[in-house]
Amino acid sequence: MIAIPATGDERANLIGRLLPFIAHRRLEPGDRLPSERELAERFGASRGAVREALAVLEALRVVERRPNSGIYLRPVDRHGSIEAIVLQAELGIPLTEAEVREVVELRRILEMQAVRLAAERRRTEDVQRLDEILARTDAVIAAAGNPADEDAAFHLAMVEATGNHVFLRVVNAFYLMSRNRRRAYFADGSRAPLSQRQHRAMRDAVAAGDPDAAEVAMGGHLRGVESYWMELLEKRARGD
Amino acid sequence: MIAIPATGDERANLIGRLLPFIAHRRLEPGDRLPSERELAERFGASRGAVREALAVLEALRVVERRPNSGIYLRPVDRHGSIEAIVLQAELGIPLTEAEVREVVELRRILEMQAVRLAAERRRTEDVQRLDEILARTDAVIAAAGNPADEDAAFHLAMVEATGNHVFLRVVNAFYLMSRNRRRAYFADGSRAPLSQRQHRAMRDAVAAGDPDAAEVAMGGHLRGVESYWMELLEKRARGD
DNA sequence: ACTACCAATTTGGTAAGACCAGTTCGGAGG
DNA sequence: CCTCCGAACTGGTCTTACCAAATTGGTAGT
Repeated sequence: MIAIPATGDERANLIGRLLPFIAHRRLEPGDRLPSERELAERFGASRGAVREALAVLEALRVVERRPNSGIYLRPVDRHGSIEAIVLQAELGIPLTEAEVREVVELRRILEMQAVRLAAERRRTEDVQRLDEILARTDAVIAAAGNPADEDAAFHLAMVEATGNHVFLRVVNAFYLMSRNRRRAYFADGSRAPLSQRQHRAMRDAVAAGDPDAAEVAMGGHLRGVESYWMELLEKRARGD
Repeated sequence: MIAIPATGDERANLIGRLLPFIAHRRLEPGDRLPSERELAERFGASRGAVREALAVLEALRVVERRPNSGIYLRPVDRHGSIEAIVLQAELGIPLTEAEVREVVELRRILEMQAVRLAAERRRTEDVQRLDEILARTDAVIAAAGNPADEDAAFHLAMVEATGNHVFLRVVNAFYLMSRNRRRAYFADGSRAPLSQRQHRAMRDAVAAGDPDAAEVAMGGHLRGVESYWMELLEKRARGD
């Protein structure tokens, strides 16, 4: 039995150690993981802690626990939960290149449709909220701060204006899983003003009740962000 | 202390009892839940079992656990995870009317865009998979079976043809949370043949690489299903 | 009356040990 | 070679215990 020692902070999050463990062993869907007792011993944790982590992984459809049999890996591509990606991002595990491409693409699709609905349904308080966030963002930019959170707030407020709370939940997941990347994006202070101008154009189109203009504005805005990430991925692929 | 007894199967799933408990007490976001020890006593379970359930609810952003302080309810509309709805559905907790409307609307939006991408990118094996599922569905219909799972498989195969695995994860969540409703829908055997004809039209449009025709076909197909659910909700509202 | 401080209580986090009821699997017996 | 049975293993659960940090309440000092 080779024990896997915990190095400092790692002790805190068993899931953050279990996921790489699974990936490192190249387990295929259907394969059985070591038993709870063995995992506990291997990670230097109690069975209770292991069970807690496994309960989360089961809820996120990464794993299946069969009573009196074992813990089995599920086919993640086909059945994995979107929240599993959120959890990974929060644990600091970087997304693969394919995942970044797919996340960025789907986010654009979702938000282009969201902004259409928003333009059709927005109420006065929705536009007010957008204006408040825009003003707050101006303040952050003026103070040379990082407006990543305000950026997220604006986009989420746009989705909220659709009146569809389920829509909001889905898009929120995407903003949670890309928080670190967005902070890095806005670390270059020159990007915020352009983003802010595009946000204002979207706000105006939505306030005017013009779905087509709103969709075009959102599409252009997100395609700009998208191309930035694609270039970054290519740089990384070249080994920069 | 009023103990909440477990009735039969309920003992098995603590989450399924915790969620109604939270809802019944009309807790507002930010409110503190009883301590782990009190919850354990109240539900007649051990602290370990309670902690396992709370770990899942925390991962699904329903709850926040602050060390040495307490367990707090999070604003679910704004931050709740989409998987929390999936979990509720699996536990047999029915969606609210608003949730059904929103889920149905968002599913249509997602799939109309998915089928566009599928028509642009489909590979030969994607069309083959669609054909296999259509044939399997024919067999089920001929045997007077319930083709709800084949229906889901077809729609998910459509999303898979986009090549975007994250897209597949998101749409899969919607099919997981509506499985029971779809089974009820197809319980009336007269619905399956029409659905199958529409599926074939979508398959042909995708195979032909025609995004517009595919989107129209999917839109019409899902709008038909949608109107069925809306009528059912109105019936329920009238007290049938 | 107000403030600063300290100690007891409460909280979530973790560990260790035990028992149960099914599953699994290998060896004994045919 | 097949069948059957029992021992070992596995997840599910409960109990007990201890820790460290946060909270709380009262007390002593101003």
